[in-house]
Amino acid sequence: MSKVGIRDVAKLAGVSTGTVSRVLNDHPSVTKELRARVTGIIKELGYMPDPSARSMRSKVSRLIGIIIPDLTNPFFSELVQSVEQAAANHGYNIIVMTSLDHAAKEADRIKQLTSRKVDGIILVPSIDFHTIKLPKGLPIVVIDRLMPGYSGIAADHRNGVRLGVEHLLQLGHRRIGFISGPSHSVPANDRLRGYLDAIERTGEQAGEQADGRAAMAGSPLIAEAAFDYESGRSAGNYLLARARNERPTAIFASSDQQAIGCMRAAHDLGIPIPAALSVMGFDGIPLASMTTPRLTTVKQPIQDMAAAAVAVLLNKQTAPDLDNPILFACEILKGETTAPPQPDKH
Amino acid sequence: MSKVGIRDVAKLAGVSTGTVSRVLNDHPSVTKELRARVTGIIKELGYMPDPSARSMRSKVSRLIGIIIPDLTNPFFSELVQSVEQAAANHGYNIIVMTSLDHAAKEADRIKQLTSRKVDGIILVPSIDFHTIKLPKGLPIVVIDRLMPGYSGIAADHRNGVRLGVEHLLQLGHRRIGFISGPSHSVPANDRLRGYLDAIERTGEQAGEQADGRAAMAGSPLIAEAAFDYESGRSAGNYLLARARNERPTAIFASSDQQAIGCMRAAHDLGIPIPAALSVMGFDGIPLASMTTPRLTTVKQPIQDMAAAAVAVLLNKQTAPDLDNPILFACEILKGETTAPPQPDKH
DNA sequence: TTGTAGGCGTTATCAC
DNA sequence: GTGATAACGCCTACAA
Repeated sequence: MSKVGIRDVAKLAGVSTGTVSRVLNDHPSVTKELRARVTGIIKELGYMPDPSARSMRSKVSRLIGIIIPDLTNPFFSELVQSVEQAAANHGYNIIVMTSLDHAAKEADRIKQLTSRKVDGIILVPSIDFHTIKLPKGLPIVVIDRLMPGYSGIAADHRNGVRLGVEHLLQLGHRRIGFISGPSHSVPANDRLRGYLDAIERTGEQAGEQADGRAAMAGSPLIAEAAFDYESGRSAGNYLLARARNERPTAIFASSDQQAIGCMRAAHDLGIPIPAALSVMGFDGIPLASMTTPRLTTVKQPIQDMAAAAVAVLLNKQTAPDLDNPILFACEILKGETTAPPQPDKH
Repeated sequence: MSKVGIRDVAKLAGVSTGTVSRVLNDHPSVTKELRARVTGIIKELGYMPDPSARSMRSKVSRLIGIIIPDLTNPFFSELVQSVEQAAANHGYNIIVMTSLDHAAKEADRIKQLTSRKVDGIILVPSIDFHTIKLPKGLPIVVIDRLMPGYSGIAADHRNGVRLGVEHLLQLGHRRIGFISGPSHSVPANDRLRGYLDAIERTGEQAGEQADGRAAMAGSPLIAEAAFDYESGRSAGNYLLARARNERPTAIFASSDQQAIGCMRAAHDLGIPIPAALSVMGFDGIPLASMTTPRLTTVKQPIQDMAAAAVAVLLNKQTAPDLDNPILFACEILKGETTAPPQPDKH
């Protein structure tokens, strides 16, 4: 009953196992009628090829592995979900693993996936990732946290942040604080650069070089923090704990979670948002629209990135150059946390 | 280099492939010394057994499938992460799939997992799940949304909610609103029952039968809603849009997301929390501690549930009776959204 | 175009 | 306790 194999199909269809196999694999050299008859029998018998046997012989598992630091992070969970959908569209399934940002664990997971003979790996490297040895032939695409030397896909953090900061500038803000990510994080640095881009550009235009220089010199307008909520909160406290006319009138955070933490800090300090302080985040996680007031943020096109990653792995799309990652444009998701600044009171 | 197989190990160790295999599988009948020598060679050669070949021969894939409705839901993403860890502890990997609460998709995913020869399936059934045919021998454990007829693992929603509502009662609340989940959802009904348990019990004790009866008769203190944020918000609006002395002084929501939506509704109505309204949620997702003020909630022991589910699948633990699911106790996570009620002004 | 047969890397069943 | 050897279920030259 449950033991229906390729030979049963062959026997019942009056053909050889070879023909059945060729039908299974869409080999072109099979008659229309034969193909029809065989597929009929297959359905009739409810035959399903054994993936293990198949994989062993053909070296194709129709499995792709994805390793992320932490599934609890909404950005990554949305990424995984998107990858699952994209993979399913191609008849692939995914093995999910979490590294918890632990390099050793990550290396181990990669080994496991390798020996599982997955057809490809999508990797969000852990913070202290250094390098991996992969059997050549196993495609790997690094996503979000780019690493030189690996095919990469990511949002265009730099331009995304620049866009966001420019939005604040256009509203009239001039003292714009920035909550940066960990300095050893690639995306964090890209985002910081985007901030500096915007500030400097404005400075040049307006002749107010001071702002740009101050920012670059590590002025008190920049606070480094981890990407999480609590870090955002204390960074917010740091940026806001000063006289009103020195305090930023707007803060751009490198992640939505930071931004939400920052909102809490402002709230605790009795600073109303957006009346006395504009706040923007980055990522566009669902959570961003659940805050009070709704967070204005820069959204990464996660689904597109996931689809691209899968396509690259399956050779449906040419892999990006090792040193030229595919970058996806971000867009501003307008919420209620941004408004023109209040004039300083002298 | 990359083609090191069991025969290479055997040759180099001066033993037969059979012995190597036995070492690999911790078969008791192998000398200590031999085992040591072989494991040494294995490490030296960096040999990793081919899971496909292994699975083909032994009918064990060391793979377990998990199907959830939506990975974007923080409860499920934490569940998946916990399952992944638990599985890894047993040398297992997981294939993750999302059904998007779509029964057809779900059925298809189950078929895929079956043909993948996973060693077990952990399933959170979709809302409109009806039944599945599984080749016997494939263990399946239903988690969270219990179904009669399947081995089940879940939090004790009913008692958990009762505990939470009792907390509100102890604070002095008497008009306690309840945001229920979808009426066709099993956990939703369990939670509702827990609410009724608490209300009725108090009514009996205090002789105020009215409360209990009112609640049971579908009084305006109960609002049905989906589990998400927006639904919680409109349910909150519904419950709060009435004269102050008729309005609930506390609201227990069936999910944290609902509770957060409800907080937003209260905020929009100018009702301060917890001064004029206490709010409690259910689930204990990380998000609950990120709100302002921090949400008081009832936490499900997700990790324990995940570990149990894996243990059951792997026969490390006896499966629960088909009609007696394993229930895990919940505990209250105290935040800042609950306080004694203000006295009514007459 | 279709049939035949060998072998993929392990595990399990025998003997020894 | 250990070694030889036959499957496991399928794909793929190669032959017809």
